[in-house]
Formats: sequence, C-alpha cells, structure tokens
Amino acid sequence: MYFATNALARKMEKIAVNAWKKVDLSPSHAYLLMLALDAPGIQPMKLSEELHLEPSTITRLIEKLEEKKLLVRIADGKQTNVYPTSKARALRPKMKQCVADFYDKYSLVLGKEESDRFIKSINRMADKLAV
Amino acid sequence: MYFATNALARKMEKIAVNAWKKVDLSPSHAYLLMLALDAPGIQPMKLSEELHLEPSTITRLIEKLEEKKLLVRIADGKQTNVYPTSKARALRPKMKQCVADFYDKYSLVLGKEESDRFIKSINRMADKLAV
DNA sequence: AATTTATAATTGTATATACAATTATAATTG
DNA sequence: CAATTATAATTGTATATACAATTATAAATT
Repeated sequence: MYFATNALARKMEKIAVNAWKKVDLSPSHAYLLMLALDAPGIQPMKLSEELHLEPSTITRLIEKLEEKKLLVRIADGKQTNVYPTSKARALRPKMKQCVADFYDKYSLVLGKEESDRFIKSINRMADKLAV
Repeated sequence: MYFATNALARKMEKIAVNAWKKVDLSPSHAYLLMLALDAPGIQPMKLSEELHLEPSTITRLIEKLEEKKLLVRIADGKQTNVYPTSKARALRPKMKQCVADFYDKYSLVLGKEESDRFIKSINRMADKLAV
C-alpha cells in the first residue's frame, strides 16, 4: 500500500509537471495560482485547506509566485490577502489549456471511465484518512 | 486527480511513518532494509526497481542505513552488494510487527475489503502508468 | 482596560526524492 | 586486443514539503 500510493503519486506528479511546463510552473504553483485567480484576495490559510498543504508550504509557494510577478501579498491585520497580478490574469487561458492537457494525458493512459471511478475512490479514501 | 493522489500519498506516509517509529526508521529505509534481509547481497539497481525509487535515492538510503550499522556495502566489480548486519537481523521481528501495525492502522480507517480492493486498483493504475 | 489565549503567517531547518554529471567497471565490436 | 559503448553506482545540486519555533495581531477573559 505504502509503495503503491507513493509510486502512483510520483507518476501523476510527472505527468502533471509535464503538462504544466508550457507555463513554466510546477503543478502546485499552478493550482495555487488558479485558486488566487478564482478568489482574488484569498488567504494562505484557505489555500492550505484547499490544497491540502501546510501553511509553511503555502508561504513558500506564494513567495516564488511573487518573485515571478504573478501574485502580490497585501497584509491586513494578522491576515494576508493574496491577489493575482495582471500578468497572472493574462496567463489564465494557457493555464486552462494545461488543466485540459493533464486530464487528457492521464485519462489516455488510464481510460476515461476507470480514471473517473478511480478519482472518486481516491477522494473517498483521502477523506476517510482526513480524520 | 493531482491533489487527490498526492494527498492520499501524504496521508499514507504519515500513517507509515508512525508505524515505523518503533524501530526509528522511515518507511523507505525500513522497506529497503527488509528487502536486504530477504535477499542478502542485493544490488542497488534491484532495490531501485523494487522500491520504484531512483538509483541515486537508493544510494542515499543505503548510506544512512550503513551509518546506523544496519547494512554494509561490498563492492564487486561495477556492482555493489548490500548485506544486512547482525544488528539488522536482530531487528527483524520488530520490523514484522511494524508491517502488521501499519496494515492494521490503515485498514482500520479504510475498512479491510475496501482497502484490499483499493490496493489492487492502485497497483493496476501504477502499472499502466509505468509504460 | 490589562492580561491571557488563540490564530495567521512566516522563518529556520530538516528530509525525501529526483535529475544531471561523473566515475568505475564490464561488454562489445572493429 | 584496442577502442568504443553500455551499465552500475555515486556525487553534486535542486525542489517540494513538513515540523517546530517565532512573530504579529486579534479575540476573549478576568
């Protein structure tokens, strides 16, 4: 089980990394950026929940996206609000394309129905383990 | 899919790390060590295939296990043979216990049949992606 | 209102893993 | 058999992620 889940994750990672090369972002950076585009001003805390990553990891991801001028952070009390830049907005269509590419790639390998079924199953698992 | 597989892997990782605490090893180190116990003299190349990890990663894992006096490497031409030490052999029963604990823990959460079914499914996926 | 407690974010540090380059040896071929 | 190519392992370096500690602010309690 241990190796199966890890191996699967690494393989998915590779497919994803490949799909996101077009916009020169790692999958994590890309998904974070998309969340910020969908909800401008979103807080790290919220991103952490959505992405199932620790807050410290989120900070690191945001830092890099800020360097790339794709996000800006605006402090607001103890919170931080994260906004996409116009550069990020301009990138949006390409990113949508990457999402589609990624889906195509893995469902090509796994088969559409099977991969859909599998996603549901994985999510059920992950939710159960969330407790 | 990307986050589902990753999140699942990370959660499994946590359960595994916990189960292996008793012998003060990470899951990867532990599984490598068990392979060496089952096949004394095994080569890094072989370990890499079994564990689905890159050779460089295997080298790093072995180094640490060597520091802990659980493995020794004996060069043989361009190959390296990896042998468990007596300390490793002494640890074996405890390690078996950890394997059992790990299985119990995740099947407690996921349910026995469901987790068995799920493993099969994951392995099928991973194999397909292996191409 | 002052003090305590809780929360959000960040920083410092550590780990697992990978990729690319290198080294050492073996196998093959001209 | 000398030169080339292939293979196994290692090393140098980079990345993603996490945990623990810290900082800054807000909320709650006395």
